[in-house]
Amino acid sequence: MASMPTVTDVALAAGVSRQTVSNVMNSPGIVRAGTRERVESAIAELGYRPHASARRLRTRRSSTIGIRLDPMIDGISGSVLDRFLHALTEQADKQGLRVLLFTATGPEDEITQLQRLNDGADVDGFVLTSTFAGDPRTQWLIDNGIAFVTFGRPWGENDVNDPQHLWVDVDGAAGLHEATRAAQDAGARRIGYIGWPRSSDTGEDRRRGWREAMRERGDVTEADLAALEVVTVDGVAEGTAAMKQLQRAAGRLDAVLCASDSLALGAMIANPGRVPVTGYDNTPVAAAIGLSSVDQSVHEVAEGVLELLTGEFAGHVNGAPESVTPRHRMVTPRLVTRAFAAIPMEGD
Amino acid sequence: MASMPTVTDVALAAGVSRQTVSNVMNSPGIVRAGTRERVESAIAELGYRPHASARRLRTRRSSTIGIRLDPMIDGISGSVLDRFLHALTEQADKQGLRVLLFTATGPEDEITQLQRLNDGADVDGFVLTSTFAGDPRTQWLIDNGIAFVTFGRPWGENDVNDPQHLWVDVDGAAGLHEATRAAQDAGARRIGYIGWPRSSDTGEDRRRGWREAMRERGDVTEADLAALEVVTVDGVAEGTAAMKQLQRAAGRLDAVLCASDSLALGAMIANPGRVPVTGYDNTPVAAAIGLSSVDQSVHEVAEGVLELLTGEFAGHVNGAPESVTPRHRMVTPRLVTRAFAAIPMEGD
DNA sequence: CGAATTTATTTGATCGATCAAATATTTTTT
DNA sequence: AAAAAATATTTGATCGATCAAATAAATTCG
Repeated sequence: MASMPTVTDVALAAGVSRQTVSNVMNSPGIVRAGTRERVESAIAELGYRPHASARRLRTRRSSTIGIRLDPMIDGISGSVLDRFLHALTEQADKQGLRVLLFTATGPEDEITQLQRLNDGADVDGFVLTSTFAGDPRTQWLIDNGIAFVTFGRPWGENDVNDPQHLWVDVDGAAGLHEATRAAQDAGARRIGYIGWPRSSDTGEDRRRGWREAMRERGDVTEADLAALEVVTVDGVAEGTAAMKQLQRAAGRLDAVLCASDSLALGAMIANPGRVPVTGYDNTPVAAAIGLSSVDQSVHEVAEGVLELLTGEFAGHVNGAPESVTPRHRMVTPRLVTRAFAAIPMEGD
Repeated sequence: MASMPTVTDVALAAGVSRQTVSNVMNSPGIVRAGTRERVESAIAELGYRPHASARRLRTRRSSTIGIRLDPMIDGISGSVLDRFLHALTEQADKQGLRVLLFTATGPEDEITQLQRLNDGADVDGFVLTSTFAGDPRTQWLIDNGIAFVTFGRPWGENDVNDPQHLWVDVDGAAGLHEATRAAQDAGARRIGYIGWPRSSDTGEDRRRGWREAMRERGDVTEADLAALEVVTVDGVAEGTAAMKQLQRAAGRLDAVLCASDSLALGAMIANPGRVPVTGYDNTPVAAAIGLSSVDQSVHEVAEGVLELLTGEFAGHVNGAPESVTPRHRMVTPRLVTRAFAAIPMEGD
């Protein structure tokens, strides 16, 4: 194939100027209908495709968003970020945006990467995941005026309402509230909770949902609530241990909610009494085992992230007032209810 | 911050010409040491970063590889491609390459996307996954002289040795051969196999490994071999059904190998006799349940893919002889042995 | 030592698109 | 119908880097 045609080739073929061809592609509204059609058929005829890099050089825009791929978390829930990535790519595609991956060895290195991608005009903005309190990346991005949206709310005291920090998050409390309600509606009263250490903000959020739903129903005492809760780090074996502990401490158990599918899977293993267990993240494992689980609706998150991000792009270009768009979005997860397809049990 | 410095700024600061700055970055060998150092410190001083799009426009190279993200397979084994993606991104990063994602609704649409990305100089080449016999994408890429490497060998008759088709694949037969041997070495003689329909090339490959290892040991008859095999489509429930069928048909069973972790998980559920089950893909589920599994070593695959691909880039540039580099690479998977952490059993 | 080579460095042109400003065309107004 | 305003289209410059060819400097050679 001879080299790709350029705007000039198209202009020649259509009997107009380069700029008119450019206008047909970027602001069709200002080109007269007849001219536009002529140009459009020339484009089709020649099979013209704009050269992305040339356009970027001139416009200083890349139509690409960068996202860091974590150095492979080999856990069951690692797939949530992967699912988010899928959803993000699909949504981005619909808007003509591309997704560029990068990796980093740590926070400082990541900032280096962010800088490289931004300075090289490789990306227009970033999507950050796995944010944490006092995350240096967000501050750096804000300081440098680079567009970004985080999947995960900022956990610092006043950061949640920081107008410079756009974020989308899943309302874990609502998810556990719903799961608790579902169990209660099914007749359960003593509903246990296997959660993460108090240092985890995400964990606290989910725990709160359970506690509030339990309190609202008002049929368990504070002491009961304390006995119905076990704290552990994430993991399948940890879930099994926690389940045993819970059974000892709580006496009768009508249902158990867990902060993750890993814990839930572990809990199922030490569950001869067939107590209904609910996990969190709706991972493939939950689907395979037939475990109820709270689904984070990554599609909605991806949609929100892109809306905020493209809004930010627009703002940067037109200098539109900042107050027009909401600065964040909270997505409500939904409970996926499953009947046990199989109940794993501890050996012997 | 004032706008980014350019080569000209650096040149001015270092008291040299633009081109010399460019040379320091791209062919340091031809710049005298003293000059080079002067330029390097000017670069550091000004915090200069090359503008990727400008470079691409001129060089017609993007240092970016494209890969399609499948529209979310919600199965347990979908994660293999995700793990490969992680590995690929990490490896690519080491070589200064970026990974660009895209999606497509089907083969024709994917070809459109490939064309768009290629014509727009967005990518230098592609990595294809999930190839199948008579895949239109590979032919199109070959016809258009676009660099690509597939993860997965071409399954057509003569395609495997097609010098235009670079590929990396995992030797599924070797993986099952090893798994079979491991079971035999542990004393098992009647080793069942739950596989996929014969129409699956990948499935046939794995099945062959099992059959050959069984035949080599020579302690089961052909009739036994037939009785020890069950064919089914992939899935957890399907695995459970297949396991039951196998137990009925085979009589005594010392071990069971499966074509996937999904099947293996299913088999475990209908496994009151605690027969050792081995899966394939070493997914997080296998790790969580404590299931032996054949690991595809995505890192090695990613490494091989990039070596072939960058070799291809070089070939395209220098017109180097094609015979220098091997045209494909077969990666040998390794068996990950685990003791059952938990044995799922069918409810009642 | 001066000519012939080799090695370093610089200059002008270019990649393909869009911006900004100038010119041409059409429409509206008086 | 001429002047003013609005709309279309074109032209020249530019984004930032690298290529190709020209020049300058250092090295080797006779």
